[in-house]
Amino acid sequence: MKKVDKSRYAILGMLLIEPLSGYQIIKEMQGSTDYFWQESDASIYPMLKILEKEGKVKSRSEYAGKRESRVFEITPKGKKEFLSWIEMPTEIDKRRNEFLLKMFFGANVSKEKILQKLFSRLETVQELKRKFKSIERDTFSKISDDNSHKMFWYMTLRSGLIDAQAEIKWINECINILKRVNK
Amino acid sequence: MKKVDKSRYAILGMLLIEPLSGYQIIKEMQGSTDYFWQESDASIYPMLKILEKEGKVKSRSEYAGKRESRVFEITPKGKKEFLSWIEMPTEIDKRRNEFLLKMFFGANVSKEKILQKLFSRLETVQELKRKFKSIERDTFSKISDDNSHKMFWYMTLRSGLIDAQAEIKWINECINILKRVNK
DNA sequence: ACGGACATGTAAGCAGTTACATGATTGC
DNA sequence: GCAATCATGTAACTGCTTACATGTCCGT
Repeated sequence: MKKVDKSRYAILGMLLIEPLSGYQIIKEMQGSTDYFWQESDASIYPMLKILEKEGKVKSRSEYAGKRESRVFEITPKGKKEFLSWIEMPTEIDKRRNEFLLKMFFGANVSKEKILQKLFSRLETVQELKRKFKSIERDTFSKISDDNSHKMFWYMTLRSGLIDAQAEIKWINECINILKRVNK
Repeated sequence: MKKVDKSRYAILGMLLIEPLSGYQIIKEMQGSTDYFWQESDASIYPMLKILEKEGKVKSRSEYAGKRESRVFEITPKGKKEFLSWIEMPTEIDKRRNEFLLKMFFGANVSKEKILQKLFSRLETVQELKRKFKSIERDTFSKISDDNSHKMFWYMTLRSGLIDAQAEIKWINECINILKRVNK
C-alpha cells in the first residue's frame, strides 16, 4: 500500500476553516494541532503550490505596504478531496517512542540510571499536563455554540490531557516496580 | 539539530540481548517492540552492513543445509555506542495522529459520521487492549528473576495497556459530548 | 539602530518505505 | 505439487527535515 502524503489534508482542513496564507497556516497549526500534528515550514509552501496546480486551492496576493501575503482559499474540488479523506477509515498510526525503546533495553543500565530517567520524564510530562490544563481553563471553560469547531478542538485537547495523565500513571508504576526490586 | 538514524540503536540493543541474524532481528522485534518501535525488513540488512563496516558488530555465517544465516554479534565498540545513546536525555517523540487530525476537523462532517468513526475506533482499541491483556496473562503472570530483561519488557507492555485504556476513556468522553449536543 | 516577528521560498540530504528479486526448506 | 515461511538482499522513490536565502515591518 502506497503511503500517501497527508500534509495536504491538514492544509486543506485549515483552509476550510478560513482562507489563510502559508505563514498563517504554520502559525495556526503551531498553536493548535502541534501536539498531534506538525507541519514543518518548508513543507507548507511547496504543498500549497502543488494544491493550486491541482485546482484544490486558489490564491490572491494581499499587500500590507510592500509585504506580500498570499492568501489561499479552498475550492470545491479541494473540499471534495478533503471530505473523501476524512470519511475514509483511519488506521492506528505507527509510532516510534524512543523512551520506550530505551526502557525495553533497560537491563543494560543500572537501576539508578533508569530511575533517574523516569523521574526526569515524569517532570516533563507533568509540565505538559499543566500546559494542557491551563489551555483547558483559559479557552474551554465554557463550551458555547459560537464556533462549531470549538467542541472538536476541545476533544483533541482532552486527548492530550488524558494521554499525559496515562503516561504519568505508567511512569509511577515503573518507579514502584523498580523500587520494589531494589530492596 | 541533525536528525540521527535511530534504527542502529534498536539493532544494537537486540544484539546485546543475544547474537541474531537479520531475519531473526526482524522477527524478534515484530513480536516485542512492534507496538512502539518498528523496523522495516529493508532497513535491517543495509544497517547491519553499515554497523559491521563501522566495527560495531561482527558476523559469521552459519549454515542449515544450504540455507545461509548470517549471525551478528555486537562488539565492545558497538556496546559503547549503544550505552552512550541509552544514557542520553530523550525528547518526547513528535507524533502524527491521523485520527486526532480528523477529529480536529470534525465540524465539517455530520455528527452521525463522527460517532460512527468513534465507535469503530473504540472497537479497534478494545481489541488491542485485549491483545495486551492476553500477553500480560500468558507471559508475565509471574515476574521471576530468570531474565533480567523481563521486568523491562513487562513495563513496555504496561505502557501499551495503559495507553489503550486511556484512549478508550477518551473515546467514551467524546461519544458522551456528542450525544449530549445531539439532543 | 537593531532584534524579532512577519513572510515566502529553494536546495540538499536522509531516513525509511515499497516493490522487486532470488532461492531454500518445511508442512500439508 | 504448492503455499508458507525462512533468509538475504537491491533499487527506486518520497516525504520530510535542515539549512540556507531574501526582504519587510514594528517596537524600543
